[in-house]
Amino acid sequence: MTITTFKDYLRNQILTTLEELSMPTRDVHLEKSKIPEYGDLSSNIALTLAKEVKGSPLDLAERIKENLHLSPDYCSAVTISPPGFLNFIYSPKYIRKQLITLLKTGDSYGKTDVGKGKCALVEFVSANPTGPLTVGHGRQAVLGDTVSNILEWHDYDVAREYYFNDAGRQMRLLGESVYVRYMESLGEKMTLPEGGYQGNYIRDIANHIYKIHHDTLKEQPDSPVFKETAEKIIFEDIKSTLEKLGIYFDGFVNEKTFYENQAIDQVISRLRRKNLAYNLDGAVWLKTTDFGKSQDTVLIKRTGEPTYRLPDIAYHEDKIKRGFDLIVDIFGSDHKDTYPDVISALQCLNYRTDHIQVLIHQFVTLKQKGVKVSMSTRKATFVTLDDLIEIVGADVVRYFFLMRNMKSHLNFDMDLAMKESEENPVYYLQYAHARICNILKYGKEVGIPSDVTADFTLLKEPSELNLIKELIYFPEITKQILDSLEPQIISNYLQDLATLFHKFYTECRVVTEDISLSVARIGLVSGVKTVLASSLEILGISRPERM
RNA sequence: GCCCCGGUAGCUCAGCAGGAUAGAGCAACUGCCUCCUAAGCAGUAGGUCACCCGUUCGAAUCGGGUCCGGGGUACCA
Repeated sequence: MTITTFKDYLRNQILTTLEELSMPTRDVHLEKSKIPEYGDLSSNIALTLAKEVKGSPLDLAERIKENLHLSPDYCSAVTISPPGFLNFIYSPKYIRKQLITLLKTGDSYGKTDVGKGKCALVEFVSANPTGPLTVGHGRQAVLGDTVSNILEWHDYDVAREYYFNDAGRQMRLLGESVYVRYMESLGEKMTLPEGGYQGNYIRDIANHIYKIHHDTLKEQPDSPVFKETAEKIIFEDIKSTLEKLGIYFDGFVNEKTFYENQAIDQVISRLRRKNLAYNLDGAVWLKTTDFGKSQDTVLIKRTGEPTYRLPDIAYHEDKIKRGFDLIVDIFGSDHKDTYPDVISALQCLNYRTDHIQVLIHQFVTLKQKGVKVSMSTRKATFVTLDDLIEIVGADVVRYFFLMRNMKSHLNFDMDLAMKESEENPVYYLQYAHARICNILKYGKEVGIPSDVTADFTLLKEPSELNLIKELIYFPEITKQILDSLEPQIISNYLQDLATLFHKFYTECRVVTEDISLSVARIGLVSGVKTVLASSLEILGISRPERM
């Protein structure tokens, strides 16, 4: 019985008791008790019922307790604490059984088969190839990859997808900027176009082109070579950066596809038939006012060029048609206002959209020397993700982004990041893992067997029991991250688990003269290692055996 | 103007399906390595949980308002 089913069991028992007492029933809320005096799990049910039943919460709690029949195999005691909480204490037998389950299940502990036979698509990063990835993109990259990991953990077949557009104004500007730098390397003085790309990488690309074509493109500012070479080089650069973070995509989808296969035209004509698209002032509009917006939005500009919204609809239609059971989109907060239009449009085209989940994350604001810098790829006022990885390492980058709630703004202070790389919270977690590896190695050397049938009743110290209780909670955590797709839940859990381990380590020596105790503790410690490793794996952080 | 996020220790942030003494890391200070790794542990100090009002037995958490920061509201993505 995992912790989750244990809670369900408690809930049901309480509900049954309430019925027996002819009391009103309601959702029973159970939470991990904050301090040991309050047991292991607590419920406020008596407090919430007090008003309706018109009794004192303490009396109510007492009555519930008296009539509650819990199996001593699971729950050894129920206590009441003011102002009326019911506290439940795990039976030692239950705790031991869970530890044994963990040791027997190993790497699969905390996994479910919720996603068995189902496939999911996760779209993220999706930056156009106009420049290197910035620290800002890093947040989304790490988030998307970790969300994918979470789904995979629960047995989903996950496809990571990157959507991009190599047509359009920005890419045209990119090509023009490269041409200017190319001419400069030929000794010609030129100025960048309005809003052109100022980064040094443009010069590198220009030099690269020069090495191949020399001055033969001098008179050909419109040559596709500039844009195409830039795109190719930049994409390679982006991929290599992502690779450093352990992120690999299963597919890259080009927006162009939906122009070429006429998906866009079909979307337009179908929207027209539904009276949701119309012509005005030479543009084609989407009737977003029908979806509750204060004004309609343009789908095709007067120039004949679609806005990004139209191919977005076609792209999502394509995603749906590919038959995924779950579609996750990860967007920055700048998309907050646009994706509902896409969803609404799809619904109007008679698609089911309840399997589309959109995760919006807030931006990273960058601080350098205490001053806020607005990040712009065009103006080259950004710190590249690559530089950041170089400075602090991939593990730190990943953890830095994952320990925060995606809804929170993130103030990224470069100076602090560098300083913290010396003494970083991520090492705290990894160190716990490395310490255990070393203990297990040592235990093996002195001949302590690793045995699931060890006598775990010997584990009685508070630091031991607290550690096991935290391990018991792991399946609940993996359930929570699946429901919420919020990686920081697991970061917080890891932090707590590592703390309890380090405490245990200082208080209890694992390998001693006492063989039986040593075997039991080796078991405990390897259970901790399994859960640490699983958690780190989900976060995509390495699990060093030595540090 | 309107919409969406956020405002918690000096700094970066957890906690927020209402709960019992508000946490961590960094920074500061004090202890602890003849013993499986001190990237650790124990402790001190640091808070009107932006502000006001409300709901409640109980509010950092829920509702309303104010202020500050970010994003959106574009025929930019």
